[in-house]
Amino acid sequence: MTPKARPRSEPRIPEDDVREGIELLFFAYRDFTADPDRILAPLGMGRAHHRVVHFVGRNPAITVGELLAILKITKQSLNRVLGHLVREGYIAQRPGAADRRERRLTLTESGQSLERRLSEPQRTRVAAAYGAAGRDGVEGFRRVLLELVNKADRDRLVGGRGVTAPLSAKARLR
Amino acid sequence: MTPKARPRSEPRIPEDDVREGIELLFFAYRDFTADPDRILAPLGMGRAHHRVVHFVGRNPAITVGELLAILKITKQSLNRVLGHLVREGYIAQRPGAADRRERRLTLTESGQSLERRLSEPQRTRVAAAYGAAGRDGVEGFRRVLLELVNKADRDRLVGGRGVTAPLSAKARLR
DNA sequence: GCGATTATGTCAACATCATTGACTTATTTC
DNA sequence: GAAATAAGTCAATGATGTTGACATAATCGC
Repeated sequence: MTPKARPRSEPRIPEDDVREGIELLFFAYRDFTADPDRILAPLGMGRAHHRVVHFVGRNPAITVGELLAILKITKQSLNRVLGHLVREGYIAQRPGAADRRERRLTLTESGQSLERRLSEPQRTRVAAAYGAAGRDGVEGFRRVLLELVNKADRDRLVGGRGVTAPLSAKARLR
Repeated sequence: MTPKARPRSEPRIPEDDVREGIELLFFAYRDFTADPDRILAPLGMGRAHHRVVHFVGRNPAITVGELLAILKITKQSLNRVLGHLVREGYIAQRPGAADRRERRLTLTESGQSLERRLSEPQRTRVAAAYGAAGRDGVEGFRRVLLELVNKADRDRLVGGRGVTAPLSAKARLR
């Protein structure tokens, strides 16, 4: 019932400002994903493939289960694209050293090259935006986005350089 | 060939920082859309319906063509969800006053109420993030996101209070 | 006024990405 | 050795998007 207390120093945020933020997110995401989508299409792949390639690239030797937790999709859905990527030679599977039930995933050479091709327009775009916004702007961007993410994954993101990198090492220790 | 010139004052952005931004965007968007998705599902609707409801709500009397330009989908795809929303009484259509070929779209009462239900969790989330990031943080967030959006729509966004609002009035005058 | 253009809608076929539910196999854990 | 876990698979279904072709009504240009 009682609305959340709010320190006097932080004025209430006007609804229109919040709605603007919502749209900003929509448009940015729409345009941000459009470039890689165009690269993927002629290869008979889509956004789902991109996500898998990206997260395997950033988390070498990630397990299928960890990937599922990141993507928040079902394993049937993941397996369609993952199977495709494995068959086409972009991703290699190897049984885990400690637990041989696991199939640890890694990008092959051609997977790495695909990853770079896909992320290139995104890196360009983000780099330009970061440059235009300046150091403080980027800090604000990171802070807001991080708060938008559910707590569970927030920890991963702040973890360290590799962003999701700490996950593969730590997740199973909890 | 020649890499873009970059003022000495703005150091080159490390690739890992850029990649972190990419992931931030992925996770934020994933969690940001999850709440409304959960509300929509039992109503037999999805994200596409949400987008239509949102943009019609923010741009009363928008035309179908303008909506298509914002969403960047085909009219066949739009018509499936739009038809659904009209049949269910969430959106009303009225011929344009000046041009009777147009079917101007408006939220009905129940459409407005649906819009509020859907945006409520998003508003809460964004308001919390804005609060946590502070005034400067929000400014940075806006600047970066705006730069990520393609130029074409950037103008709309900065336009004014209604974000996309200026569009319906101005777009056709160019 | 008449032909061209524009705004919108519709039929049909198909691709992608997601879901639920049930079941299998291999391996590890207790 | 039984139970739990990691991964994969078969099958059906739904939401969202696409291309292509065509239809209707209203407006525009001359």
